[in-house]
Amino acid sequence: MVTKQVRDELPENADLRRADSLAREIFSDVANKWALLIIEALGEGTLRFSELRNEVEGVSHKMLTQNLRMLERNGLVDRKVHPTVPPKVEYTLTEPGRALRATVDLICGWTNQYLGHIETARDRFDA
Amino acid sequence: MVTKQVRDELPENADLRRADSLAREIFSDVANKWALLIIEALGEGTLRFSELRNEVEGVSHKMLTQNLRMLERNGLVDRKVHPTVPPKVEYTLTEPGRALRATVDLICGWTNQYLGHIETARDRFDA
DNA sequence: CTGAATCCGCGGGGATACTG
DNA sequence: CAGTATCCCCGCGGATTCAG
Repeated sequence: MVTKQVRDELPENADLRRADSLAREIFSDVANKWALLIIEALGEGTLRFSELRNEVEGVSHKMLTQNLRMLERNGLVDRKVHPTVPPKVEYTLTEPGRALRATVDLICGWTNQYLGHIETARDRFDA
Repeated sequence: MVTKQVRDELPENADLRRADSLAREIFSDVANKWALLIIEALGEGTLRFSELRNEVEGVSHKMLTQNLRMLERNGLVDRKVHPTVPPKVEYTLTEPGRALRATVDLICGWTNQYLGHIETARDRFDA
């Protein structure tokens, strides 16, 4: 991911720009609340759709499927359908997914670490 | 941050629930595209409003101010106003902000590392 | 230059119903 | 149970304007 766009206009860097725009796309996919919460919820284990729905507080049916599709498309989660009745679908993080989860864990850790800090900052600001 | 809500109804855990809901709030604030891109753009340095606007590709005037206010409120960025004319405002990451940035760096690293992986996963899925 | 405020369109996202 | 489709509304977010 490149944040500065100094060398944007050079045609010989077309492939670089392509990779960069792809990176931005992936970043936009991944840097959203529900995606990260789902990844965090999956953890090391395997969860069914309905279990995820319970685990990820406040997520709607629609948002859950939507984000699961997206994560599956990007190869971050593995979707395993058991051809039973009633159907049973299990979701598991792939290797890239687990790698990302490690960083999500860090964000969660960060959140807890600075909870108090942030709360007082808010109080100060709101005054 | 607690992902499971097993012990939600016990009244003696009111403070835990409060901290948890606060954590979720912070997580929702922080886990969004623009906030993370702004944090990443600020890096170790100091940038003016207009510089940030250039640095963070595609961000609108409104989104930038909005997210900067939010980050300032949570104590992640420091806002320094120079009483000159025309006005000059500089934004810098605070210590908590820099700590978070470290994890954002990891996400960026992750993105680049799995770029190819993800691209092929997409191709496979779209077929 | 920075930023608040207003207007407004479009799409995110909830609720619901229906298939397999 | 899991997933898709439809409806529909609210609010995100862009464009623009005005102020300091």
